[in-house]
Amino acid sequence: MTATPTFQQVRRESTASLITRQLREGIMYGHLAPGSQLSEAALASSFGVSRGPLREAMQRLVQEGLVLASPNRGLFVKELDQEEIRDLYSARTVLESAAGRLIIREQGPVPAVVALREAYDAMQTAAEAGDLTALSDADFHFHEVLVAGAGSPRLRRMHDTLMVETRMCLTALQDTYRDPEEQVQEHKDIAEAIAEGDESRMMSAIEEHMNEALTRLISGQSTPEPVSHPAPAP
Amino acid sequence: MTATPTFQQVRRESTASLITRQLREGIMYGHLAPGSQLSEAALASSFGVSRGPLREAMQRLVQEGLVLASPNRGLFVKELDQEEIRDLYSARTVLESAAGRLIIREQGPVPAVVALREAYDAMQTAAEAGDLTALSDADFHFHEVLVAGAGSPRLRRMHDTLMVETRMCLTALQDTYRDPEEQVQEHKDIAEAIAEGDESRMMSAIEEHMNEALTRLISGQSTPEPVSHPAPAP
DNA sequence: CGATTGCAGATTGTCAACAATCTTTGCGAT
DNA sequence: ATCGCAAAGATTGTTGACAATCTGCAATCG
Repeated sequence: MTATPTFQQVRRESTASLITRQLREGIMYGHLAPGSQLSEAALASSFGVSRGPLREAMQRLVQEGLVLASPNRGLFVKELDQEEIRDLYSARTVLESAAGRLIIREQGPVPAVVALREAYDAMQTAAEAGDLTALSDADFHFHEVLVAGAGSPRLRRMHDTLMVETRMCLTALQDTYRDPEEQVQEHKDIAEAIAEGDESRMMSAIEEHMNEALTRLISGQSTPEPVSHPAPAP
Repeated sequence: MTATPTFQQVRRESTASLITRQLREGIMYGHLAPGSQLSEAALASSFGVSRGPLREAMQRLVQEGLVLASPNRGLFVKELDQEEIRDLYSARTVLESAAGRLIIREQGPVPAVVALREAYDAMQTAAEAGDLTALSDADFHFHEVLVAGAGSPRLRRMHDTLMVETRMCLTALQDTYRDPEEQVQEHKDIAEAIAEGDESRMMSAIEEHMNEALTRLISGQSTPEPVSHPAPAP
């Protein structure tokens, strides 16, 4: 008898969900520019589906806050101004330090710390190879692992949304160069503070890390309203 | 020249958004029972619209986590088991204590504390009048005010979702009676700790409050899988 | 000459019918 | 009696067409 290998279950996902993911990535990586209008007809035909499923996908993105709906006028990719970026990083600080605290207090740091060390090791490897894309991906992965380690589905869910916006930010505002070693070190600090169970050190490490990133982002782009596009009505 | 009087703006909201809100309330207050299947045709006709807009509304609720979509099988109201309720209160603790900290650190406590005192005064009034429904509403209002006071749109958004789930919980699991005065006092403690800028006292007050509520919820219902109602909405 | 109004063109909002899939029910064989 | 199988019924998924609304342009009037 043949042992059943792992099969991917058929049609596990709705069309709307599939389209949502693709659109989300398009927004994350700037293929759909912030402020730009999303034409239902054009997108539907480019996905090879009709407008029904596409509109369903759009509603998901609206609920997620990535897309703004202006009734009878259209759908627009959310723009992030300075104030919103500040809020984004503030919210990330809240969630990630809470995750760290939960790891220390509830989960017992051991399994999470193993994963976190793997994560910053991957960053180190990418940094040494000079691969900035891989470094950025590993950076994102670190933060995902951090929150995942807390074992809270709700925290994770909320954080995922914030990370999409973060990626969107970095894509739109072209993250300026920064010393890779320093970048890796900041993550090491966070992970090792958790390993030692030192809450206050962890929190200051995270706050510092976020402030560092935030400062670079908002200094790089001085305009309050980033890019001007045919904006939706207020 | 005639000064234009204030007009209410016309049709500012999409149909999907309108339906979403009504469905959300139906779920919150148990008119749509946890675990029950949501028939598109039945709901659409009861809203007086076709299945298109209704499906769009459903996708929003799916994204929000209130409704589970099983492809080709149907949509089901999310059930909360004990583990999820624990996670819900854990996430609320994270967000609300973070909100308190932001109030103390960033906002300056004064305006928020005024609102918080008004909120628990309303609870006091309801408690003295013996109006348990008003007390519960005022209780929810207090927590909303707390998070709103932090001035973070993202925190507020995330918290709103959690509060919908909280209400859903209380509705489904019939919150057992508890001494109203004690309930008011716990909120007073939180507000006054913020007024004094005492972070650690605030955090322990919130944690205590959440543990109190959580303990009552999961002790009241011992079954791991809570209620499974057979019928959809009347 | 400038502001306003009416008119295309395009886009979104809605619907009802059709196709695909799942669940249930009943029959027959082992 | 239980299991397997197949058809029927019901529900979800998708589509194309139609109606309502908005935007931009041009003609008109003061």
